[in-house]
Amino acid sequence: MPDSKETKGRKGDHQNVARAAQVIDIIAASGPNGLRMTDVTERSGLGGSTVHRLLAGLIEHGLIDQDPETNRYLVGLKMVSWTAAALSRYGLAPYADASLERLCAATSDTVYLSYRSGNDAVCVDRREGNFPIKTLTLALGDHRPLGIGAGSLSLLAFQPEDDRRRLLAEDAVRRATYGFDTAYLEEKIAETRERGFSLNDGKLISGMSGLGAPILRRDGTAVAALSIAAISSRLEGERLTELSQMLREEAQTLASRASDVLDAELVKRHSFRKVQT
Amino acid sequence: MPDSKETKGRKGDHQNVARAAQVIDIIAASGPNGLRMTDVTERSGLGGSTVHRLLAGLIEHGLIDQDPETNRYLVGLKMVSWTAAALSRYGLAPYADASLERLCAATSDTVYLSYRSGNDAVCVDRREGNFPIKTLTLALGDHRPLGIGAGSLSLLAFQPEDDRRRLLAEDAVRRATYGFDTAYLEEKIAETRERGFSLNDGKLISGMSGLGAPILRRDGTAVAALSIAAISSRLEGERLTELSQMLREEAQTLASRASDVLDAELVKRHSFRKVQT
DNA sequence: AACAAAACTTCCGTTTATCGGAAAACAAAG
DNA sequence: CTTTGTTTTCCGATAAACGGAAGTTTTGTT
Repeated sequence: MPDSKETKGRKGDHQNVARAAQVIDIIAASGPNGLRMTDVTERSGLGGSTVHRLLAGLIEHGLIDQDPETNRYLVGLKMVSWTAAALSRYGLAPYADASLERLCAATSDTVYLSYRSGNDAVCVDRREGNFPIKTLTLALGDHRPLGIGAGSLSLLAFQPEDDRRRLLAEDAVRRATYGFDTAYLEEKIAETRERGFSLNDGKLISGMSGLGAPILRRDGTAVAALSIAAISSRLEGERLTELSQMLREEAQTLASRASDVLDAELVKRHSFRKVQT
Repeated sequence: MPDSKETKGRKGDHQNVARAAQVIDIIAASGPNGLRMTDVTERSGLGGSTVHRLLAGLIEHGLIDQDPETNRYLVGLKMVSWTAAALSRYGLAPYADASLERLCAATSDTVYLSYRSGNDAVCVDRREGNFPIKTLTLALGDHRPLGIGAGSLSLLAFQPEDDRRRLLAEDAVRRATYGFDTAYLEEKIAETRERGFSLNDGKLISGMSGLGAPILRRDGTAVAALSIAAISSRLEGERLTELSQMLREEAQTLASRASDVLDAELVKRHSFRKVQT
């Protein structure tokens, strides 16, 4: 039998988690009606009995569900509670909702909350304003390389310098697919650091602009970002000034509300002198 | 999970997924600052090197993240995109947001969206109104036995009869911990089916009431529910009539918008016998 | 700043859970 | 009722996970 060498990155590394994740990814990538076992089998390239055993295990632990009507497999709702745990990091969760709501109401545009995860910014929440032209560039769970998009850029700009340098070097190729070269990005980073917020004016999607502000820890690193997206004509002149101001304030409010958790990790590091109030 | 026997030496028992899920559960159950490897080791009862290998695999595939500052483990943000996929089931996702928003704005109380998952109702979204007394009984990902709580009750009431009977028998013990005996619940189910919406008046948490309406497929089974929670004095008399009406309409609107997907699975089944309202 | 203790990572022989082919059970179409 | 396709079970061979112990790094304390 021919060896399927496509998924063979390294040898002997954690086949179990790899396969489970692969199967879930396959199911997640399918539409809202789920997949039959055969579909999973052929898309994964795994043996029939392996897939069967794997699916049984995944179901038993709630990672995937099986529709009782059709016997098709769907991503399990246990992911929802795990996601709730994932979002509770930094302690932002209890306050983020209110911040997004306020910004959304005040601007009528679409507002986003993103977290940094590795080399990416991930969209973890979104609120649509009621301005008739919607700019839904990011969906829940979407991720982009750091630096691409307003929120993502404000995250990158406020990483520690060595980290920033490493990221700039590492991800050049991925960023290129979005039409961002490193020199341009460096310029934008400097601008963002100086102003305290990021502005992305139509470079990514023409006609659409974005505004982003970082959620900072006390040591100045960003762990998350708030951002606003709108058609470019709504992010110019006086309105731009006004909104960027509002956005920055909201980001600071959010950061200070969560500051206990935000800094809890840092406090115990002796490299950090704590400024108690 | 129903596995009570934890000792090693069990045969052929999907150990891989079991352990991965166990580790993620442990991390999810910890606070916003995550856990060190040792914490995971002692809480899981697994060997040190096993946990190490497992964590490495989980990280590689994004199921958990490691805070670069503290090296502590957190639930990974990949869960967010998997959750997005989980919520896309039934095709409700694109419209649910707007429905919740409308209800929330109109009532000023807290509104919830729940899905059925196995024998439980799971809270998958929530919107807080601006009435000063908040009733946040359910958080994202929380689950309750079917029948407990307004949304959950409306889900149960609109399951196929055989299923309902089975659920009533199976979960009696779990429901008892909430103070619901089966006879009472049967009465409430009948009431709910008759009215088309469920009312939970202070039985679960005294002083708090809830109102729930099912999202129905064309065959009459509920796959999800919208619900409103408020202090009891806000769900009485004329306002109760008004809100229940609004809630039912919104649930119907939502169902009809998603109907293509909602019924896609059923269409291909020739066993489409019960077309009732 | 130096030391001790705790935590993390790697190594490697042993064990055992996983693999996948084949065939039985099951379901869907013709 | 037959045919075709899908799901489930079985089983021996083997690759992958296990875990004790040794080595390395981090963390907390004097």
